Amino acid sequence: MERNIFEKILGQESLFIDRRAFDHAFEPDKLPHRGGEVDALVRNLVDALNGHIPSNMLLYGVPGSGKTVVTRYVLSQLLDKGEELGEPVFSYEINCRNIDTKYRVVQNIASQLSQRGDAPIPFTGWPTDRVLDTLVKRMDREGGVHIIVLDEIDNLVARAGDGILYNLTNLNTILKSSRCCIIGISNDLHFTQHLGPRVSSRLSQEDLVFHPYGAAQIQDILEDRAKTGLRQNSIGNGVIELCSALAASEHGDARRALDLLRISVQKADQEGHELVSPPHVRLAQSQLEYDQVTPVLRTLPLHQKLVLFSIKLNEENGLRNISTGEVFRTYSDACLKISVEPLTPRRISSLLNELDTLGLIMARNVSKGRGGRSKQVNSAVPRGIDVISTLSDSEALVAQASEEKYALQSRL
DNA sequence: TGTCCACTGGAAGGGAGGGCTT
DNA sequence: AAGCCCTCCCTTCCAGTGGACA
Repeated sequence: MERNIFEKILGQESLFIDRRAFDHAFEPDKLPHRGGEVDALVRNLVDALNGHIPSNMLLYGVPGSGKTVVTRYVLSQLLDKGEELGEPVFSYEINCRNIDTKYRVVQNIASQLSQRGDAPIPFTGWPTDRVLDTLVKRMDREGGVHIIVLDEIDNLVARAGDGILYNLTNLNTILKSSRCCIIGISNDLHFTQHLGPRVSSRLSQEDLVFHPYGAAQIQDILEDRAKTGLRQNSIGNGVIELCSALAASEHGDARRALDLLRISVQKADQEGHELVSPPHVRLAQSQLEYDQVTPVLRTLPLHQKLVLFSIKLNEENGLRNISTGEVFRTYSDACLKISVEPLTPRRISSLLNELDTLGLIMARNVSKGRGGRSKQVNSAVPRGIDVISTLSDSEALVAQASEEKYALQSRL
C-alpha cells in the first residue's frame, strides 16, 4: 500500500529542536547587548508601580535593532510585578503599519478593554470622538496605568497626522481614575519634525536610541538562539559568522540574521545534512531576497505594477536613470495597450515615491538645470528575479485590467 | 544675475464604498 | 431610507525648486 505522503517528512530527523526560537515574536530569557536600553525603560516605567505617571517615551533605531523585543520584555515583567503588588498595569501594542488612522488606533485600544456586555465598536461608522469617549470611560473603569505602545509611529504620523498623538498625550488631563503613558517606536530619527511643537514636547519626554547591532553582537544573539533552538553541533564552522556579517552589512538587522540562520538550517535539513555549512547560508540569502520581493510584486495594485513594468522595460532597453516624465510616457503607452485609463502625472509621482518606500525602485531628485527638476529612477529589485515576467505573465494583471475596465464602464 | 524647465509635493476636495444611527 | 461618519484612491491646482544657460 502507498505510504501517506506526509510520513516521509514527519519521520525525518531535523536539526531543529525548537523552531520558535527563530520567530520574530520569540521572547528570549535574556537580551544580549541591550542592558542599557532595558535599564532606561525600567527606570522610567517603574513610576507605574509607584502610583505616578511614567514619562512618554520615543524609541528610535533601525529595523531589527531590538526596540520591539526590548519593549515587550520590559512590559511583560512590569505587568507581572504590577499584578504582584496589586497595582494594575495594562499594555497595548499597536502596529501602526496596519493600524494607521486615528479612528483605528482608538478603536483598537478600546476594543482590547471591552468586557462582557459592552457594545462592540465597529471598525467604521462611529464619529471618532465617540470612540475616544468610550476609550476614556473604559480606561477609568479599569483604573491603574495604561501603557500604549505605538510601533512604527512614524507611519501613523505620515498617514494620519499628529492629531491622534495630541489626543493620546492629552488623555491624562481627562482620565479621572486611571493614568496613561505612550511609548512610540520609530525607525526614523527625524520623524518628530512632522509633529507640532506641543505634541512633540509632550511625546518625547524621554528619547532612547537603539544603535544597530555590530557583527559580533549579532553573533552572540545567534549563538544564544542556536543553543535554544538547534541540535548540538549542527552548525558548521563559519556559518554563524557569515550570517552575522551579512546581516551587519545591511544596517545590523538581527531579525534578518535570524531568518538567514533559520532558512540555512532548513536547507541543510532538506538535503538531509547533519551539519549546516556556508553554502546553505548563500542559498538562504538568495531565497530570502526572492521570498521578500515576489509576494510584494504580485500583490501590487494594477497601476503600480504598470509603473514598475515601465521602469523595467526601459532598463531592458538599456535606459537607466530615467526621469519621471519618461516613466509616465512609457506607462501611458502600457495603459493604452491594455485599454486602461492612465492616471495623472501627479499620481504617478506619488506612486514612484511609494515604490521607493517599498524598496522596489531607487528614486532620487535631480535637477538638470534648464532640463528641469525631476526624479531619477532605477529599479532596485535584486538580480535573479524576473520582474517583467512576474508582473506581466500573471493572469492577475489581465484580470486586474479587465476589472478596472469593468469598473470604468459601469461608472460611465 | 535672472530666466526657465520639468517637475515636486502640499493642500483641498470629489466620489465611491463600507458601516452606523435614527 | 436618509443622514452621517470614516477611509481610500484619485484629481486639480499651484507655489516652490535646483541648477544650466543666456
